[in-house]
Amino acid sequence: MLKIPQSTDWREARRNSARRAILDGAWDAVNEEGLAGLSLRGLARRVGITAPTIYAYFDSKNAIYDAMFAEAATTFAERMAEPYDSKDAREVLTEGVNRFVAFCIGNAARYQLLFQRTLPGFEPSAESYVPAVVALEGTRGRLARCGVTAARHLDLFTALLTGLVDQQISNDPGGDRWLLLIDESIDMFLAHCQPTLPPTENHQRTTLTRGEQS
Amino acid sequence: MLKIPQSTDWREARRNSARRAILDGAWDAVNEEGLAGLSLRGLARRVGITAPTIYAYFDSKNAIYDAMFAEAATTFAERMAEPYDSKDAREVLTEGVNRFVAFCIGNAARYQLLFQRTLPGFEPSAESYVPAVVALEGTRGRLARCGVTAARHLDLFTALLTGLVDQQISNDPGGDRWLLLIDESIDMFLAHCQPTLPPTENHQRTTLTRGEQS
DNA sequence: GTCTATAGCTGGATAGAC
DNA sequence: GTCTATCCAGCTATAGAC
Repeated sequence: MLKIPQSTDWREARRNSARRAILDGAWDAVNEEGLAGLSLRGLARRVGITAPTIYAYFDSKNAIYDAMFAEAATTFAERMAEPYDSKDAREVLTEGVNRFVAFCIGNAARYQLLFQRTLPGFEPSAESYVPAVVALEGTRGRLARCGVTAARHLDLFTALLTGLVDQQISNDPGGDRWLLLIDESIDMFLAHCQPTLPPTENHQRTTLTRGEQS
Repeated sequence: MLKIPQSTDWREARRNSARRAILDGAWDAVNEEGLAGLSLRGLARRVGITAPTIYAYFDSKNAIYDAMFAEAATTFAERMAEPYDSKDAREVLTEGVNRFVAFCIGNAARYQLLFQRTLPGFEPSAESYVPAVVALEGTRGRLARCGVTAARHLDLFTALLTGLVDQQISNDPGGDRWLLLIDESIDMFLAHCQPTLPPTENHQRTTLTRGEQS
């Protein structure tokens, strides 16, 4: 009964479990000591092993960073791709923004690693970057459903969201000073990008018929 | 004829000149190797002295960072406070934004040091921080002249600008992809924050009586 | 796979001659 | 003030016993 592949699975499971523990420790470490402050000795101590053992699971320190980057990008893409509660284009857009912001402020070091390239000497591998591109495509789609299709408006949107997140993390960590501006920011953005929407009842308003706050 | 104070001036001039050279080298270093990558040995080599000599001018590595922070904040405040070409409130606001963005993208490491607190274990001294607060007050004043006085709108404005700068630096360094969105961003922002401006000629329009583009 | 031991290097900071 | 010499701590990474 297929003993060898089973044994292989055990080994791989154990191996993945150990990698998992190291990565978890790495996330804890960078959140406590800063992204650039990660050290293999400290990481090993945190996980309960010795530094050389880490090399049984990762080729180098940058390999750990790359694994963290890939994990962050994948998690980000998955979370953004989960089913949305509403079918209304604007509500979906808002939900996406809230997910993005929650993802970013939930882990400042992860945000720094994924979106601000600030690590000296580290570049993520190309494959690690793919999920982030996929997620951006999702944002493009949600904007398009709101009638916003210009490429520069996608750029403007990302800048707006990034700015809110950045100010929140930098100047009010743990608070909500800029988080409270999210809805208003979306109002402002859509009012600008879809200015000629509903003078007559014609197109594009399939799902925009309730609420209408203000 | 006051020989002693003159001599003192000489000494101080020489001393300041040496400090200046070290700081210039430090700026070059962080722009080439990253803000966190500054090392005293490399800095000394760059300046043409030895590492211990640096301690004749700065107490520690963090003292260098603090001097850089203070210099950045002062330069920023000075540049924002220079006379503005126009007297039109909106044009002044735009000019301020352009100065801010130019200041930020002109030196990415300086932007990182001044506006994103990402250096592990470094906190700027309180006095170093004063000029940045003064500059923010200037922004508040320029916004007020455009009729935007709500505190949360100042926060929204800073988030918008920070986002543009951040995206530009992170995703298109040396380019202008997000810089081209500045004017449109201001349009969007003002359209949102001063929506009920001129239905009747009544209040709040003290300095807003020419131009009126759109 | 995990350990001890250690190589090899670089970092910040200090001592003391000149 | 500037140097040489040095201390001490930290780092990544490797060698080799078990």
